[in-house]
Amino acid sequence: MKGLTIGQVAKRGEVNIETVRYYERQGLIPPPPRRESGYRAYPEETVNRVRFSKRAQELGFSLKEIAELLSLRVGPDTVCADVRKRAVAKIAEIEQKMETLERMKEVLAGLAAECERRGPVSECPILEAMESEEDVDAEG
Amino acid sequence: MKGLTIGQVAKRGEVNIETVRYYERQGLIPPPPRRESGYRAYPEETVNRVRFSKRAQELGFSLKEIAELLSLRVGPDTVCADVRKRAVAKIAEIEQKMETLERMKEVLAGLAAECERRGPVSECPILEAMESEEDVDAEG
DNA sequence: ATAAACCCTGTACCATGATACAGGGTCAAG
DNA sequence: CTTGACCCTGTATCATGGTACAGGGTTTAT
Repeated sequence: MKGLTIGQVAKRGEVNIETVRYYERQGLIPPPPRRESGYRAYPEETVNRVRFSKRAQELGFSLKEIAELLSLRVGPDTVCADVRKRAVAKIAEIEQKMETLERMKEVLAGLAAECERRGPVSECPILEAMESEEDVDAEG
Repeated sequence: MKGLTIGQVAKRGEVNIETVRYYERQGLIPPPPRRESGYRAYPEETVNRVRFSKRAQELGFSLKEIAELLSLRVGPDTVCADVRKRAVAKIAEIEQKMETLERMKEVLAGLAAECERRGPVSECPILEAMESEEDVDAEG
């Protein structure tokens, strides 16, 4: 067979068929070649694009951002310096996200542990712990 | 003054006034006490709830999940063991997210660095690098 | 005591990310 | 050579997370 059908891509990527077509429209996956019949014939790679997209989405990236990530490479229209710039910007964003996640994790771990020992009854433990670690610049 | 107005909360939380009311409807912030006039009078804490909500959202948590995080505590209706269980589950989710972010970050860093040196022209560097590090269980 | 700025409820509308048909053609097995 | 599973395009619908009034009352500074 010369390529995967949309159904196979959907199944392996664990998304709906309609979602695959939707991703194509949104530029997340390139329009695949067609068979005589008009059926899409996808390369294996497409499955990974779909999976990557799903993961990235769970990390709060929009489809537009994901499309950009997937197309981030040096090519005829994109010069190296530009790619580098965008990569570096994304790295900063990612680090920001990771820091916040790290704090959330610590807070949750503390909550679970503390609970074990004595059972805290703070109004909102998560918030109190998160606040204490961040620079609260609340000016009136 | 006995509490913040909705406008003050919105401004400090860097969201729209309508969003504050929306968050209230969605259970992210508790219905505040009212003044004689019916005006909402928020405690300072609300601003932090709003900010936390915004951050968590950027990490891919839904408003529903955020509401749960914010209410994660031992209380009259919630027993310690349950809180612990939920906290532990969230921690696992968070770790998963962090791992994916870490991989994305490494890939982007590699891309930026490589680009500096020789200019790679792989079709989709991000994907290729991400795939090589993950267990691709693609069965037909 | 009056105008600007603000808040109330309620409902309508918007963008994003899908998901669901309708109406019709294609493929694969018996 | 038909029947069920699959694919096509196009359009409608949905859930989530807001945003925007309309119509009306409140606060505050002058």
